[in-house]
Amino acid sequence: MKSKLDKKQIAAILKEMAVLLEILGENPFKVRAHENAARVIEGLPNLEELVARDALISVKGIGEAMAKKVKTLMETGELPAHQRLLEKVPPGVLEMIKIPGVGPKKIRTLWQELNIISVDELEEACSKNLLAELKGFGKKTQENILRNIAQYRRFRERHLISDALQAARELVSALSTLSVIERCDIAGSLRRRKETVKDIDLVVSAAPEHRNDIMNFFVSLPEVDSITMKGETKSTVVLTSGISADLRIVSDDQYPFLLHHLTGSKEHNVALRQHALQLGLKISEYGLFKGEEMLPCNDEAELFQKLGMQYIPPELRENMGEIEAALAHRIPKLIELEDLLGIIHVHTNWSDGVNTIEEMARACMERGYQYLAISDHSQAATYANGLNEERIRQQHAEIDDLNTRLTPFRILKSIECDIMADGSLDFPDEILSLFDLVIVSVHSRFNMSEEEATQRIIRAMENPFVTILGHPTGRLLLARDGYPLNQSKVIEAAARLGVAIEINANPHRLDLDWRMCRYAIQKGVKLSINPDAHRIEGLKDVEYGVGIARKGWVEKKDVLNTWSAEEVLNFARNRHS
DNA sequence: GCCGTTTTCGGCCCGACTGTTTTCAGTCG
Repeated sequence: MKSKLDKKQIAAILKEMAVLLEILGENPFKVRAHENAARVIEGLPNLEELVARDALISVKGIGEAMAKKVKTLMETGELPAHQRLLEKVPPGVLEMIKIPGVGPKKIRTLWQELNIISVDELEEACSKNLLAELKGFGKKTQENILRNIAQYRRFRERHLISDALQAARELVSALSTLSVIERCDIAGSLRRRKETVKDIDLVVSAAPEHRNDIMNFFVSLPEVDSITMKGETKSTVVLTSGISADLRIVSDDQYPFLLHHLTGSKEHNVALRQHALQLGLKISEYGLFKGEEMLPCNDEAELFQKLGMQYIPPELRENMGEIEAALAHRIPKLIELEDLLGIIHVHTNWSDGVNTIEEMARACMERGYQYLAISDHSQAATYANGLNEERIRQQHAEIDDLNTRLTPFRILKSIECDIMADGSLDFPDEILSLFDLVIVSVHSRFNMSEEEATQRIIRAMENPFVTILGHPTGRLLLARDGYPLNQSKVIEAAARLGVAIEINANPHRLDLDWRMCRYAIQKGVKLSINPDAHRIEGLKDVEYGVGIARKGWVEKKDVLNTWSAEEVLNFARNRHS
């Protein structure tokens, strides 16, 4: 049975149902059940298979009713319960939930009392001073909504991790100049290394008498554009870059609890608190309590220890099995940036890169890497000045020459070879055999059906000269969805064929997605954390790739470029010898 | 709507800030 909807679409419908139920004033726990199910489904690598064997109900967070709904969605692409909810609420009402400060209760009042059913109407009503008269509303609420609508229109997007992390690090270093601050860290989804983030969360510890000074300092930093709210322990600002930043202050003995709380995820916190309750303990952002008594902890590690658990690295805190694993002391030792011995997938001025081969190689040497695989584009990528056979031979002569001069550093001959529409490759095997390793990627014809695109990629991987599948889904974060693809099937094929899969570390891609990384390593697929750099500065992007890998429970042993150059070469050769 | 080493019924995490209110509801994370 072919599913009519993919898991992302199914999750989106369940999330929408949660919002609709909330607006209609339904049981809040029913709302949460829908939100929870949506999140769980997004993270399942083998949804279709589970549904096919009626085993979805065995997944925690999915009950009888939800399993049935998902099955219906897969089979028919629609859900009567969803349709019924949509019929009860005018179409534009849903969009209003996206305005900060406007929640389901306010939406309901606006809709019932003033017949406001869209963001545009809401804006008009505010400017006509219609909200101020409404019970529970007032002049300030009206002004806030008006301002937030403008902000929503300007910055409706989320932010790339690269932009947010840089902004957050600048704020931390500015705050760190204050001697009254004892500890200061980035928290939130940024600390968990999510692929995109909504805002920046910062945590500070300081004595209560310094709180006001710190808040005043924070909201008047030069990168602050406007102040959303300012209290003694919590403030929110919007930076000139358009990213919002929250700052929270507590005393130092409460710091580990606040840091943990604000790191989230929300779902992780809920689950951890439930676990604490079973032990007769209570967790809040202010401490771990046994009755009235606070159990002090110096850092997060001690908090987990007191809960009888192993330390859970922030990247794993998504309530996707990490709590159970920590209780069983089965948290893996996750890969670290320092584990990478070499850089794979870099472009040079031979195709669409900026720097020369030598410049890229020397930059890698300075950063302590042992090898670099140059992977310029192949001839079909004319827009990127892709290499034909003659230029490949010239480039290889240059690499040979550089290798004699730069030894023991090693430059590997690689190519990012286009996968053609039918799954054939841009070069015949005689040319492919000239390379130390071959990356294959899709750069054209994104409009295929899922079945065609999946077959196209699997066929490409069947070529014995292929070493790595590059950016598997072709997605561009906040800009373009990937082509429709059965990622599970591609991963299973990679496992069978011994092809590695790239975690493209470019912050616009971060593809393979972390949720699928976990499935890939379970199947024994090797991953390669590649910067896809087009200039020297792009080399640092591997940091984001490592974050994504860690989110996918990836260990050093799972990653190709933690190996020596010789081991990588053997991996490539083993496929065609 | 989900869940269960006390439970198949009766719970479901916790607190700050804002604005509209004289004690709290709504929103957010």
